[in-house]
Amino acid sequence: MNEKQIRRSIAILPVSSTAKLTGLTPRQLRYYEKFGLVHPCRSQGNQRLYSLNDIDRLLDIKEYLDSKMTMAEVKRVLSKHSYADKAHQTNLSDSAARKIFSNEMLRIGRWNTHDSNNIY
DNA sequence: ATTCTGACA
DNA sequence: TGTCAGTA
Repeated sequence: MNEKQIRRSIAILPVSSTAKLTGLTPRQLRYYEKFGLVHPCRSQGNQRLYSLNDIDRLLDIKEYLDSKMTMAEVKRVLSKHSYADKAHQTNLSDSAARKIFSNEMLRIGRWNTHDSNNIY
């Protein structure tokens, strides 16, 4: 892992900043975490701390949700890609992964146009 | 001042 | 999902 990736994985953003950057509400950020879509680090005071990779992931989650996917579907799609589930050192953010995300989103988006409740 | 968890007149 | 409560 190069320095750029390491820096991207450094978690320092509080919920307020993360909410501003993603367009999501703190309520949603906490809900998504409880559901297992994201795993932000915690400060010594138990405060959530998001990294740039988390922001990137959250933006993708937002897109998937907007395309009418359920959180369970989003979770399954995201689990196919690399992203440290429990720890926080291995994250993704390259163009290759983005391309896959984009295709998945369009494909499932089309599915939902025909069948709104089909598990991927 | 901010965030956290749990809960719902 | 919003929001209020009681903390840390």
